[in-house]
Amino acid sequence: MSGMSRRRITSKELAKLAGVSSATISRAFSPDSRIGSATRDRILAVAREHGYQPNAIARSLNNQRSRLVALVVNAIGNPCEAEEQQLLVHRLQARQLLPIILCCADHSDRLQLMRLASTYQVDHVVVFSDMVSMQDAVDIFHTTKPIIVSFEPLDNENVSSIRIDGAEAADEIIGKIVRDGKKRFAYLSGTNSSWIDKLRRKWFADALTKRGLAFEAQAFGDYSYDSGFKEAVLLLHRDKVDAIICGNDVMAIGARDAARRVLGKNTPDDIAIVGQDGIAMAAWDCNDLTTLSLDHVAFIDAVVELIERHDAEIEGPHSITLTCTARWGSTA
Amino acid sequence: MSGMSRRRITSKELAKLAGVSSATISRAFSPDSRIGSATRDRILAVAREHGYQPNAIARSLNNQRSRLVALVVNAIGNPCEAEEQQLLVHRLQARQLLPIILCCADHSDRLQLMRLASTYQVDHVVVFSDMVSMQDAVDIFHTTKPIIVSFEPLDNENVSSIRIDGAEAADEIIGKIVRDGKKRFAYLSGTNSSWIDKLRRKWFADALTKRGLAFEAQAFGDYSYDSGFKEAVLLLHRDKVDAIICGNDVMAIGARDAARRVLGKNTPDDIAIVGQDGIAMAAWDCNDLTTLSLDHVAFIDAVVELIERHDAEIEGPHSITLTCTARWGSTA
DNA sequence: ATACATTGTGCACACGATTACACAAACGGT
DNA sequence: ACCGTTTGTGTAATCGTGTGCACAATGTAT
Repeated sequence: MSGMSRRRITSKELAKLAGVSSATISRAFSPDSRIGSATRDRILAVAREHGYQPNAIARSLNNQRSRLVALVVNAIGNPCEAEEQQLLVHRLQARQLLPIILCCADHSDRLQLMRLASTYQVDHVVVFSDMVSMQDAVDIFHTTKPIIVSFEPLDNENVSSIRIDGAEAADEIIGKIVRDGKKRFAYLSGTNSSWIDKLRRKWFADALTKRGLAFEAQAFGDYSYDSGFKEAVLLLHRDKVDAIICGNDVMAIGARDAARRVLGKNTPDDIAIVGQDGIAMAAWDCNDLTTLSLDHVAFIDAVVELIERHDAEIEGPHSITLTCTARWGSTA
Repeated sequence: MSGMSRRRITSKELAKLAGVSSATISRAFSPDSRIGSATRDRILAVAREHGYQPNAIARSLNNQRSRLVALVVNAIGNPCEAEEQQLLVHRLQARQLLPIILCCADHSDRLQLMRLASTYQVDHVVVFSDMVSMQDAVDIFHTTKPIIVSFEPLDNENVSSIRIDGAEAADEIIGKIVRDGKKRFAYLSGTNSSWIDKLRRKWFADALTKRGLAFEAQAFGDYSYDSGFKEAVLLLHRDKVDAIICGNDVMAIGARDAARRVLGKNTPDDIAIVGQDGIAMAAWDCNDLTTLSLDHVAFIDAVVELIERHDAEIEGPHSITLTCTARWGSTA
């Protein structure tokens, strides 16, 4: 019965059963290799009968290719990242690549976690998290020559990056808010100070400068709803701002709730709130967020393209630039 | 410089550099093995200098233990699952286990995906998805004798399961809604018909029966906000129900939005809406959902306990039962 | 001083596949 | 009939570690 858990059968054992050598077994499972079609069919039949599948660990050792991909992320629980992760996992699976998730926000020593993954000879590394520096990632993974895809550009032959440009869309959004009469702006960061956070803040800061304004206050959260809620209370109460630009959509929802619940202020009349990322949840009827949106499909397309270039052994690092767009809701 | 991508150094090469045999290198990295402490220190120093780390793929092949864990999930983008996934990934990482995510909702042939993962000799398999049958999972993974943890119990020596009991909490919730005067109930499933979906529906159906009532209508979504929204419109408009029990919290939020936006009906006065799972987002101020809640920490504690029992080679399948609680919000 | 237990290290094989090379058989062209 | 090419298969080495066994060196007890 299928309930019994027999030991996994090996290629050599199957060879004996099929009356061939183990080399022939291997060839039966390699699409284009010299083998008689009758032999192959017979082997595949016997293999199916005995539940044989080639051992991917042994194959990886020989091949020097594991078909594993390390995904370095902040968290999987946060919808602002999960949407992209989901798309990428989908695309990887379609290519028979298996993703290993490294969750930074959880792990006290992120470098140790990356070192662990690097011992598994991952073929590629995709860094979504802004909690690890690219230099650290390169130092740890450089030995396996994987591609490293991320926001933060780094001058290294193994690092390809995806640049995003939201300057124009940020300008558009700030323009609208200023026209609506808002005067005191705050920026609510998602991290203490990462490269991508600084970049995004600069888009909005430049748009303000252009209009003779500047951020009156700045706060730091952790990309979570709770931190958005908590910091927004402070910004609204202590700093009396009337517009908050948030580091992601989830914090923006938290800030909106804080304004409504704690201060009794509503968007967009009393206060303007802007998110970033443009996740599906931001468009839900109950949220209807104004947000600096990135096309997630295009983003993952770019990631996959970089991975494929690397697979095809096209030399050198590459960079792809994507532009954000303003997505209008009722919060600004 | 660290920018250069040298080939990864092997144990034999390091042995030559340190003037020992490769066996001694291996021993230097195995915590309790007979080796002179002076030798070990010297080797570790040379290893650090040359960036050597033992190859986990080769080690797995030799050990017959990969330290990989397959996580079979519906989706990672859906907050209703992501919260538990996040917790589990955290706990696995703390044990130096690496999770491989298999995303069912994405993949057309889920069985093929599981077969692929099984070739990587994963040590454990955790099935969260209700889109694959346990029997299929067992048939595919039985050769590696991993534990399979999931809701759906199965009489198999390799399958341990976590049973959840929400009957009492469902009764409590239905009681409240009936007292509030609601009369026409609908159940909005998350899948066409999975084991766990049927179980959950039964909790509520029993509570209704006890009060001389029954579900007037049933609809099927896909655990997403959009499907919750769409199906709720139908249920409210066509079937004139005034209470909807949803298969998860995200669909409940969608249903609540549909009621408010399309029908102009508000919770809890015009209509009662109940979610399931009890994710953090359900408690956000903008949602404030009444939901049949499962303690996620306790749930993952149970999963980890089952995994540890299996690691310790304690024989036979195990089962742990958890009870759900009612979490009250303003939607019912 | 002798017998014996302990410690540290090397040798060689195993883990399960892939693949360069060798070789026999079959085949086609002149 | 002969030579060259193609096809199919087996042999053996390889990928990088872990570990049982052997053996030398050191320590301990009588």
